[in-house]
Amino acid sequence: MSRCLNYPDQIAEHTRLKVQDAVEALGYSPNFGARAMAVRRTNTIGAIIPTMENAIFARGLQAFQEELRRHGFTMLVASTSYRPDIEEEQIRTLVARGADALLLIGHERAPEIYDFLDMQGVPSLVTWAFDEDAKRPSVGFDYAAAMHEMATKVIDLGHHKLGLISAEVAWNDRAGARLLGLQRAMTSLNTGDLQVIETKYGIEERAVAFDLMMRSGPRPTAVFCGNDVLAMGALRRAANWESISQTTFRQLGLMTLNLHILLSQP
Amino acid sequence: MSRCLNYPDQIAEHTRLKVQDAVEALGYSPNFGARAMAVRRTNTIGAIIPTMENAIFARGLQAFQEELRRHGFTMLVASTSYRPDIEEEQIRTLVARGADALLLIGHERAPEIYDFLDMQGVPSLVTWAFDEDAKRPSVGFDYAAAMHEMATKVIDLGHHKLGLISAEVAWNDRAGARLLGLQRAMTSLNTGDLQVIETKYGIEERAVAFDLMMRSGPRPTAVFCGNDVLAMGALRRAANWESISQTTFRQLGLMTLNLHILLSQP
DNA sequence: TTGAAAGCGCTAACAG
DNA sequence: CTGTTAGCGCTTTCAA
Repeated sequence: MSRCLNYPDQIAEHTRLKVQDAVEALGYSPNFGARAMAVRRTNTIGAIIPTMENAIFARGLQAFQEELRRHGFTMLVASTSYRPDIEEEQIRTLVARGADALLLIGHERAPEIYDFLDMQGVPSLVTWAFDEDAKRPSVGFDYAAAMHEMATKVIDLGHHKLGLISAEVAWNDRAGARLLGLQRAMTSLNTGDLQVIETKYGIEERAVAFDLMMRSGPRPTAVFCGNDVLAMGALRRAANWESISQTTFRQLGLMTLNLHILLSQP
Repeated sequence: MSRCLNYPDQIAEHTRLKVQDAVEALGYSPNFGARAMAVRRTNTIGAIIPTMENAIFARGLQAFQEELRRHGFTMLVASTSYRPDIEEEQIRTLVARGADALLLIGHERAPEIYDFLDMQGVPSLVTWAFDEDAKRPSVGFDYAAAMHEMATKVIDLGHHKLGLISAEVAWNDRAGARLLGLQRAMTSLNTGDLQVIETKYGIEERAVAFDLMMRSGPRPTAVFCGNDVLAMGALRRAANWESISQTTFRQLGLMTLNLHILLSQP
């Protein structure tokens, strides 16, 4: 029977048909776990992302999945809500489930986790982050450079009081790199006034972040947001602040892919 | 060893420690497949959605997953790109992987699939759709009623030339119900002019749909969109049509949760 | 409290 | 080409 399903060409016509009939009649479905155990391989790649609520991850996974499918692989997803402890748990879970390899977001995690993966012989690919020097392969962007370039441009426009609404930086090298790029630009251009607000991803937290920034300390004339999700949260809240020009705002409403928000004249 | 990990209290202290040490030293990780095979149960629920690109599904799954986790269950996700054949494949895959139950989107699928699930003894829950009469449990909304109510309101505002940008209706009971609700409202209010455009979910297709609607036939004064993703696509394109008032448009830009787009005065 | 062994569903190797 | 069997890693009896 096993041969019949896996190497149908090595089987005599009539035997194959007999088996096929039985399969249909019995509603047979192969048991993946048993197969995996026998061949010691699952053709499965595990992917662990912070959250599916950020479309950037959801879309990335969708594409990854389709590509894997094309090559006969299956993707297993898990999400961590940006919590390192949950991530570790998910990694262990996926390895236990026999993932042949793992897709991970960002480089930053406890070394024991990498040791664990090494012992288990499970290869991993880091994405949404790139580091030449890392021991593992990675593919991603240079967030620090991107942020540096953007900040330079904004500062050149005359903005000196800047704000950054960022995801929590701890264990998030993307957020860290963006902050770094911004700080570097400010240093090299001798601009000193930066207000950083770290926020969680909840609806409420995101909304509050913008108000907080506008209310506390010297009000920035330009606010950067670490990503689209944060930007949308800030945008919605910005609508309540009359100092923000309608035109600018309307344009921004369309630029959902934009990473920064300009507020008023410097 | 098995006992040690599963019923540690039935084990003598020193034996347990010995095992624990070995676990650490060897970097042991339990094999999920083997366990599942032995206990004939995976504590895993499979979830199959059309696409993760629609945030409504992604967010729903995120919540579902967190709740499952809380109860010691794991979620396995798969997506179908709205293709019935892929959905069937994914269902079989998840069943093969030993999913204890399945979460499915919408009721509409080939009866053989339900037969298959019955034979395998895999229970399923249908969501994003509700049907009292269905043999399976389901939880969802009454799209037809919602669309009916909305359409009635819009028609009352004086709009008679209506448009609907919809996902492909085949095998998608949500899209079907929305169309039905719209048609019913029009019938009962004696309004006859409806132009329907079905579109795929690709970026390009979505953008084209709106232009197509504006160019062909009697131009509608109100366009409904089946969901947020379609609405955003239409909105972006609508920006190019000058007949659309800026004010309306700006408001709409903010109402990303809105299901319909009003265009011009009726 | 521990050791031993059967068996979960499958594949691969070997013999016929 | 087909039948048979060992063994994948685990749990669960059953004995000791």
